[in-house]
Amino acid sequence: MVRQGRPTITDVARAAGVSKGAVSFALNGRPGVAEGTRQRILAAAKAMGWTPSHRGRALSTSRAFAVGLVLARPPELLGADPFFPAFIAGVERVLAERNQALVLQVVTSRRAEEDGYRRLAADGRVDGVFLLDLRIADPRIALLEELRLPAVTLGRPDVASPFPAVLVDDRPGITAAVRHLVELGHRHVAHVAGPDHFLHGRARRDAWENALRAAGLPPGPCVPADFSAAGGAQATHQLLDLADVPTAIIYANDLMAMAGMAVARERGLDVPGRLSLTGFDDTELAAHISPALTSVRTDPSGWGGAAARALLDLIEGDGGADVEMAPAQLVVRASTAPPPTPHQSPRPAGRPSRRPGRSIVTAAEIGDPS
Amino acid sequence: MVRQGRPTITDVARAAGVSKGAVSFALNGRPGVAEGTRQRILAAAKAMGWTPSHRGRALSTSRAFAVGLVLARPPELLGADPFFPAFIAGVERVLAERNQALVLQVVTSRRAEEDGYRRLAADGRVDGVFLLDLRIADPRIALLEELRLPAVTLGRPDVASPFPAVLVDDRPGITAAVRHLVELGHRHVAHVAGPDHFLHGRARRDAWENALRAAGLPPGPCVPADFSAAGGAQATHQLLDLADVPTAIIYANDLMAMAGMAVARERGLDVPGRLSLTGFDDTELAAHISPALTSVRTDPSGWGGAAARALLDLIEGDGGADVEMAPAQLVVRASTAPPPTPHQSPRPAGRPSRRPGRSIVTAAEIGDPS
DNA sequence: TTGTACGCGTTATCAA
DNA sequence: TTGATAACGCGTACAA
Repeated sequence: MVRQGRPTITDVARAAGVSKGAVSFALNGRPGVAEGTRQRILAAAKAMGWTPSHRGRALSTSRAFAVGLVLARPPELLGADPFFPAFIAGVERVLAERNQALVLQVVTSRRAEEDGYRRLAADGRVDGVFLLDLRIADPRIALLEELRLPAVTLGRPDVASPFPAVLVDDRPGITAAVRHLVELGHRHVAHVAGPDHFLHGRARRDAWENALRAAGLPPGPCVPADFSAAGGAQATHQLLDLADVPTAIIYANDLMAMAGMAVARERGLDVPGRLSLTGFDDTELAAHISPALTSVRTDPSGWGGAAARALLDLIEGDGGADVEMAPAQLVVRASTAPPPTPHQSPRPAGRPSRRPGRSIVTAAEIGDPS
Repeated sequence: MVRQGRPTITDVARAAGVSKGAVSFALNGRPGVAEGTRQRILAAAKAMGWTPSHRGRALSTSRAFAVGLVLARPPELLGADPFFPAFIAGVERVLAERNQALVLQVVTSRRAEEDGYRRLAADGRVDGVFLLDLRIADPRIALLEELRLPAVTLGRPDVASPFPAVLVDDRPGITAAVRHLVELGHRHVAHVAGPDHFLHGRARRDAWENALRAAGLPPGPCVPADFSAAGGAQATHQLLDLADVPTAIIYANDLMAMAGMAVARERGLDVPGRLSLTGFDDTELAAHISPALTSVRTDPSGWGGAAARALLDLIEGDGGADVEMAPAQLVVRASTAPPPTPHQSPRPAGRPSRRPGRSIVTAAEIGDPS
C-alpha cells in the first residue's frame, strides 16, 4: 500500500519499531532514549523524509511559531517610507534562521489597528508582535498586556511598559545635523517635524531644539508635518513665507526634505546657496538628487534583526532585556553650505570640521556614488 | 470550578446538552441539526464567548487560513519601491474580510527565494502564494507546481502556467507616454529599462519600441538598468554621452527618472527645456519634485485586492479565471515639453491633446497638488 | 521506554 | 431527518 501524504511521527515509530514518544524524544535530542535507539530512529526518519508537522506541533504546544507586525499608516505614506521594507528584511533574516514566520497586517485606521492585534491574539496566529511607531501614551501597550501578547517595542515608550525595547536613538543624528549647520555659520535653523503624536517625531524635534540651545542659538520655527511629500512641501512654504526666513531647514525625513527642496527651487531660492536642507533616513535617492541631500543614516535592517532576536528570546523565556543600537549618523552631501550672509563662524566654514568620536561622515567616506 | 483558557467546542456541547459534532454542524450552518437545537447551541456558544480554535481547525482541515508572499529584491531597492507596500495594503483589505492572514518572506537571493517557497509549503504555513515580478521562463511556476502550492501570478507568465493571472498591462501607459512626447515634437525618445529578465521590464520596453514604430520613428537608444537610483543615474549618463543625444527619456520607474533628472541638471541640461523625462509608478514624490515628474499611474493596491480575491477563490475551489485590470494611465506634469528645436508636429504642441477613451490625464484633472 | 491522554475541530459512520 | 459516537490529524507530555 502506498502511503499518501507525508509520513507522520507514527510512521517513523512503526518503522523504527518504537513508540511515538520515543521518536519525539529522539528527534528533539532529549535524554531518555538509548543512543542506539536514537540512531535507529533518526535513520528511519531521514529515510522516510519525515518532517515535523507544523500544525500538529502548533496544536499540542499552543504555539504559532510566528510573530506579527501590524502596520498602521496612511496608504500613500506606506509606499514612500523606506523604513518598513528594510526593517522587515532585517527581521526575516533572523526569523529564517529560527524557522519562524512573519505575519504581516497592514491597516489604515486606528480602529483597524486594534482589531488587527485582537485578531492576531484571538486566533493565536502569532506568539508575539513588534510595536513600531510608538506614540505618546501609546494605548497599544495596555492592549497587548490585556491580550497577553509578548512584544518588543522599537524605542522606549513614555508609559510604563513590561516589554523589552530595542533602543534606537535618532537624536545624535539630528544633533550632528544642527552642529554641522551651525559650524557652517547658520543661525536660523528651522525644523519640519513629524506628527506630534509619534515619539520618534518628538525626539527629533527635541534634539533639534536642544542642539540649537547648546549652541547658544534660539530654536528657529518648527512646523509639524506628516512625513509625506505633500506635507513637507506645505511646511516648507509656511517657513519660507515667514518674515524672518530661515537659512537652513532640518526635515524629519528625506521625503519631506526632497519636496522642500523642490519648493525652494520653485520659489527661486538656490539650494544650498540661499537655503540649506537636511533629511533623515538617507534613502537611496538622497544621494542621487541634485543637489545631493545631506541626511541622517539609520540602520532599519539592523534594528529589525535586533528586534526579532529580542522578541524570539522573550517568547522562549530567556531575554527580556533592552538592546541598545548604534546611534544614527549624519551623511554630509551637497544640500548644505554656509548661509548667504555668513555670520562669523568659529572655524573656517565651507568644509565641515570632523569630530573625533563623531557621528558625522562625509559622503566620500562611505563610498557614496553621488 | 473556574474554566481556565478559552472555551472549547466540547464546553459548548456540554452547555447545550448536545454532542461536539452537533455543535460543529450548527456553527457551520450545515443541515442535519433541528432549528431549535441550532438556536440553543448558538446561544450557548455566544454566552460563553466561544471562538473556534484556529489551530484545532487548521490541524483537522489541513489548511493554514493564510497566504504567502515571498519578496526577492535587493535590500536597497525594497525600500525605494512603493509598489510592495501598496500591493500588500490591497491584499490585506481582502484578507481581513475573510479572516485570512498574510505570511511575508523577504529574501535577498534566488537561493533564499526558492527555500522560502519550500519552507512555506513544507510547513504548511500557507494555502497559496502570490507570484510577483515574473521573470523570463520563470522557474517558480514549476517549483510551485511541484510543491502543489496554489498561486496567482501578477501578469501572464511566458511559460505554460496552471495558475490564474491578474492581468496588469503596463503597456498602455508607456504607449501614452511615447505618444505624448511625439505629439510634443520629440523624435529621439530613449528608454531606460528595467532588468532584462523581468517580464514587466520587457513589456515596458516593447511598448516603448512599438509605440515609436507606430509613430513612424526609429526606436531611440535603450539602456537596461536595475530600477535603482544609482542605476538610473548611470544609464542617464550613458544616454547623454551619446553623439546623438535623445531629447526625451522614458524611464521604467520614477526612482530612475528622478535620479536621471538630477544627472541632467548636474550636466547643465534644463528639464524639460532641453530634455523631457517620464517616470513610471507615479509615486507620491513625483508630483513634488521640481519640475514635477510626468509619470504613469498604476494601481498596485487594486491589483493586490484582485490578486487576493483570485487566490482565495482558487483555494476555495471556485475561481481559477484570469482577472483583467484597468490599464495604467499617463499623468502629465512639468517634466515634459517640446524639444529644443521642435520638428513640425501634427498638432499644436505645448498642450497635449486629449484623446477619447484615453489613458492620458493631466495633473489638474486628478487633483494633483503639484 | 511504552502507553495513553491531551489539545480542538471536522467528518464519517451509524442508531434512533 | 436528527443527533450521538468515534476516528482523524500530529506531536507532546506524563504516568506507568
